[in-house]
Amino acid sequence: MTKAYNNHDRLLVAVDCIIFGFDGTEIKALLVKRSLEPEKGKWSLMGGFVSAKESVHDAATRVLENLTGLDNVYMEQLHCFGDVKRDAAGRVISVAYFALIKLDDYKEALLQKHQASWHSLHKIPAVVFDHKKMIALSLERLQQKAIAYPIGFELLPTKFTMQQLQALYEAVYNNSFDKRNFTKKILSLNILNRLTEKEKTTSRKGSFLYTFDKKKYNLLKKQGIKLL
Amino acid sequence: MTKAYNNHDRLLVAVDCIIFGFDGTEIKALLVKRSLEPEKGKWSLMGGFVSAKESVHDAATRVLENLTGLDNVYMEQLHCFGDVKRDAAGRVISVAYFALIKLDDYKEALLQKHQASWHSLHKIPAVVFDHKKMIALSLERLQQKAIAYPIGFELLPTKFTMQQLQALYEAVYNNSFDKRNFTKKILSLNILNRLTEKEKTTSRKGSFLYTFDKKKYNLLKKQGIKLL
DNA sequence: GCAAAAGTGTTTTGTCTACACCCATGA
DNA sequence: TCATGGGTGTAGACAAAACACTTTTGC
Repeated sequence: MTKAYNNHDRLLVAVDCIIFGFDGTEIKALLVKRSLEPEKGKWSLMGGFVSAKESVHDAATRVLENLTGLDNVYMEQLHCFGDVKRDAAGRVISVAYFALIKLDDYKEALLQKHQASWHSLHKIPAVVFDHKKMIALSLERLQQKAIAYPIGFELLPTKFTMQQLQALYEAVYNNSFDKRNFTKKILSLNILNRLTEKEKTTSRKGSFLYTFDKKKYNLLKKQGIKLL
Repeated sequence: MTKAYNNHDRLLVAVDCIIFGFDGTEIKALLVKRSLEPEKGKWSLMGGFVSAKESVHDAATRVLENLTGLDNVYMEQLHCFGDVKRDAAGRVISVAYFALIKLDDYKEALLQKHQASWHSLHKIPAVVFDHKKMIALSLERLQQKAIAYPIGFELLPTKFTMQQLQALYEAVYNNSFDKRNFTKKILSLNILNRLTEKEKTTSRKGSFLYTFDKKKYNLLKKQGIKLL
């Protein structure tokens, strides 16, 4: 490095991951028991420090993989939190990311290792530092996102019923929709494949299973949709 | 500070400001000639380092004020750019902000001091590092923002004509709209006060001047609108 | 045969789009 | 009086919202 910048302060830079999952009824966020002082043992987002040799995004990916064992997960940057006193133990700026994962995909052993557990968004416990703000902002972002881009693929199992998909959107918006209108709208997007297979555990009649058409889904992820 | 974090790397953290203005026809961005090595003398966004004693947001505000002499400007965080090699001279992460200002409000002397000038978005010169990405992303954000929130107040003079407002939206979307439909839509938002005063320089008949109703405008800024 | 969830269409309402003429004024 | 830009309304297309009954099948 040249000496050009030598007279400037260097700061600790962290990443924190807001990890959302959907259990069929509720949106949940993954919290861990903080493993460091200060505030050790309290509920916290999963985080870590950015090293000099990795990009901020890579750091977030690493942290997410450490906790869940998953790579190739949908993750986007949320916001950089840079208040001077946001971390009680010193000057740390944190770049928050939010990730969407299929709730059944995580590795149970890893979660236990980090004393992690899923918390309904309506019952988030007290969390350290400004993590509450991060969670609130990420929920807003998720809602905005879901208006303009499809999110089902990231949060639902590969095969799912129309009911599950609708329940997801109802959970995101904390609202309920008309079944017929919802089905019509979703099908008109042309991103679903209806399987001949049926899910028979929830009703006698059984409901069709769907999968996302990956190509069309990804196209809409780029182009945007107009849902709601 | 406790010693808890002592074994982690510390990084240089910068802010860069994308400053947009509207000249009645075009959206323009304010660029400066970079005053530091490396790349000294090349076009760049206005930036600066975050010191240990100020928040990231305060640093951005400071940088913006240094350049324009303005405080109380609309500014929001865009994105944190954290690639390892984004700055040729060393590891610097940068938090980009975008600001909207009334183009006539800046202090000419300050602009000269920083060798700053306004550049049409269609004719952005080569800029240092990843600033091109920052500008591109900020334009996307401006467009998204303008769909969901009113932006006229930040970019137009206090009193403005319907034509100016429409020209602003046409510039943002690089598109043209039907005059009647545009007027109807905007007026239906109920955020404008029509003055009895008329602007008479552009036509014989003269066109009504409007101001924003600050209260209603701010309400919509929170609640969101649906424009376009 | 009945309980429980699944699947499906139509009507109404509101919103978006396209489109053209008269008005006021200064020169 | 005429040239210039300013202001205004309506009809048709399209999308959104409201709304209820029939189907399947395991028990």
